[in-house]
Amino acid sequence: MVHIPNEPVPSPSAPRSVPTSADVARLAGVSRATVSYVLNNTSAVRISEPTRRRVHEAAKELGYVPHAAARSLRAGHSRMVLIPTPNVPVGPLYNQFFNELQWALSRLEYTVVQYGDLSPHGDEAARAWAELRPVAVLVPGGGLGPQGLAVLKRSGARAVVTLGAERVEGAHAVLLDHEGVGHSAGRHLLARGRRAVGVVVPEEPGLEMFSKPRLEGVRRALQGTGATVTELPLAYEEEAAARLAARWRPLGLDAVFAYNDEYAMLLMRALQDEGIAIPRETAVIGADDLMLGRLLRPRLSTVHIELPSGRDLAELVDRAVRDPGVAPEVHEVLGTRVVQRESS
Amino acid sequence: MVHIPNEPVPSPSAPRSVPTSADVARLAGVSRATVSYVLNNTSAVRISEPTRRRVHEAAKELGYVPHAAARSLRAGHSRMVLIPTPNVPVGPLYNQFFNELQWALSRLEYTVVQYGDLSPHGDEAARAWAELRPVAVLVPGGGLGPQGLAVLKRSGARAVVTLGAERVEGAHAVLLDHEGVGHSAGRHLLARGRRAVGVVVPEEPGLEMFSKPRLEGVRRALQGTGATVTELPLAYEEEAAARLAARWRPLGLDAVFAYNDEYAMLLMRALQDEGIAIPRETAVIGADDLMLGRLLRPRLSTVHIELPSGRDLAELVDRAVRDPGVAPEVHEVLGTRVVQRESS
DNA sequence: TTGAAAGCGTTACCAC
DNA sequence: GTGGTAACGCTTTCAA
Repeated sequence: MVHIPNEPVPSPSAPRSVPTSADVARLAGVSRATVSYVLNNTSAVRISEPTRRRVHEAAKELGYVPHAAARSLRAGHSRMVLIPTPNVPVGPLYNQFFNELQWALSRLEYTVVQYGDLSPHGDEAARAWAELRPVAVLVPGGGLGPQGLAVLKRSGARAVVTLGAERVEGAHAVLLDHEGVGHSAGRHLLARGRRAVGVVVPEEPGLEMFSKPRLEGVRRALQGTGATVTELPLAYEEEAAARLAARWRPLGLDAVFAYNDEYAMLLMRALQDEGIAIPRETAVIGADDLMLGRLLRPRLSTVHIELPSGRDLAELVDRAVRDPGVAPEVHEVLGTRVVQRESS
Repeated sequence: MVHIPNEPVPSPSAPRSVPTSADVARLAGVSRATVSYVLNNTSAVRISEPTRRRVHEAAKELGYVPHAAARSLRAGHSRMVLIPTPNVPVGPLYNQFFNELQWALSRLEYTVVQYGDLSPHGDEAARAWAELRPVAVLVPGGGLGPQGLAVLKRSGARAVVTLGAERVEGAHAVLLDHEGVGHSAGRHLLARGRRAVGVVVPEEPGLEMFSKPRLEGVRRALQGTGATVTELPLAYEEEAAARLAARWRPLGLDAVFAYNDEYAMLLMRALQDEGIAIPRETAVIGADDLMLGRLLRPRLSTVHIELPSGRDLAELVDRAVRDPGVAPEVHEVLGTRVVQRESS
């Protein structure tokens, strides 16, 4: 017996509900199967030209749009790549990288879902991510543990890529060597003959993940050289920078590595306003190589960070999705390179 | 008769496929319905404590995670808010706004999907968006026509909000008055006694949407005053700025409005390198009120743009979702305000 | 060439 | 209290 769904009688002017393939079939006078064949251009089945036309016309008339969730439910997989929003204030570098990545993934016909994090602990969050049954998950910033990874894999994720300082066994990893950034900066300042190096550490919460390794990198670079490292907490505000600058001379520093270019610009300006000569009295170097660093005078020296291109990462994801059996790749990135300009 | 799905015999060490509520039910020795009741804490039905425990244990043991798509297929609606990625290079202002918005929507338990645009024409793109059956769609940058709106509504979107210069009949709108930004800048320069105003127009493709109205705003402000407007195409590179600066004096301009602060900083630096006194010879004003504008000397004047807070917009979406019948709201935003510093 | 029907994972309704 | 079963919208195998 044909099953008749208890459809509500469509009153003529009621806002009719969203049309399904069954509606199209009805209007075209064919079966749902035929509709599917026609609209998906299934090559295994030949449908007569008049029928095709009728189906297309019916679909157009009703404004039919297939239901992606139903489709992937049936198919057993989706092409969704889930990327949790980092719950820390990210800089322009990350935003640019993310946009590039998203674009590249779109080109490969993935749908990118940026998932707004609320639960800070990755292993709980992973459950929420898994509910969406993404084919791949790209986790920035080390919020994933082995537990979380297991949940994701079990729920069908064919590729999990972490993007951060540490790797998780069993997942692909793009290792961001923040320690190396600090190390480059430290070595550079040392080579320029500096012996008392300040390191700006942002006070904004959530950035410790990046700022601590950068600080440690400087420490390592100066180890055993007799040069000193002084930690300098700084909020991203003009007033805070001015206060730090006001007590600068007593600190006895002859160089400063400022976490990134934005903090570097902020501090350098404050130092100049205080009458401190740069680089003569104090050398300044930032990181991230932002365009704007070139606009100050002296031009800001910086540690350029070689992020993987969005395209490369998208291709890594795609490879992993196509062949989930492949051994997890670990990409050491962040080729760091000092760009010496005039401030150091 | 109980239906027995033809499940593949699970070889002991094979990567077992993703567990479903049926698996949990089997392991716990109860029905799928009971599993659903227990895991969703359905209050209408009371389940014995031992049963609850067995279900929870089975779920944990299997690492069961519910399938969001199946759930929303069944429920007939999702809580997905779809936001297409603008296919133009967006500035830090938009990125910050987007992050805020995303965060606010998450708090209201919406899932934000940033959809990577490929088809430039909104009315076609709308079909792709509609496949995801989002409960709300937030379209930045005027890529939506009446056709597209109709498709979205028909496919069940309960709220459609455009974010741009023009509104679409029937959709909520947050109107960004770029023309007003230019107007403010123009009036300000006029009030400072300037008579020959240059307007920087980025050469980067895709920004015309913003730059043209800003230019027109300046034109309108100066109309009938005898002051002149000169359009100045400029790429976002130091060399381009230097070239423009090199031919500056012959242009005979005594002021320039530079699209936004980034272009303003770039140009101002190039002008200074050319020996042009700012603001004496040429006044400079930007827009967007970026922190970094305060770091140049002279400090950069700017047009501050009052974007709606992410929270406000999230609440607008939520209201519209809860009561789709409500008349579309039109929010005129962009209270523009000139922040005069030292460059004008 | 077309159609009937099974089934994806979930929840709501209605018997037991 | 608990369990069977239909139904969400779609694809696909098998039969006609």
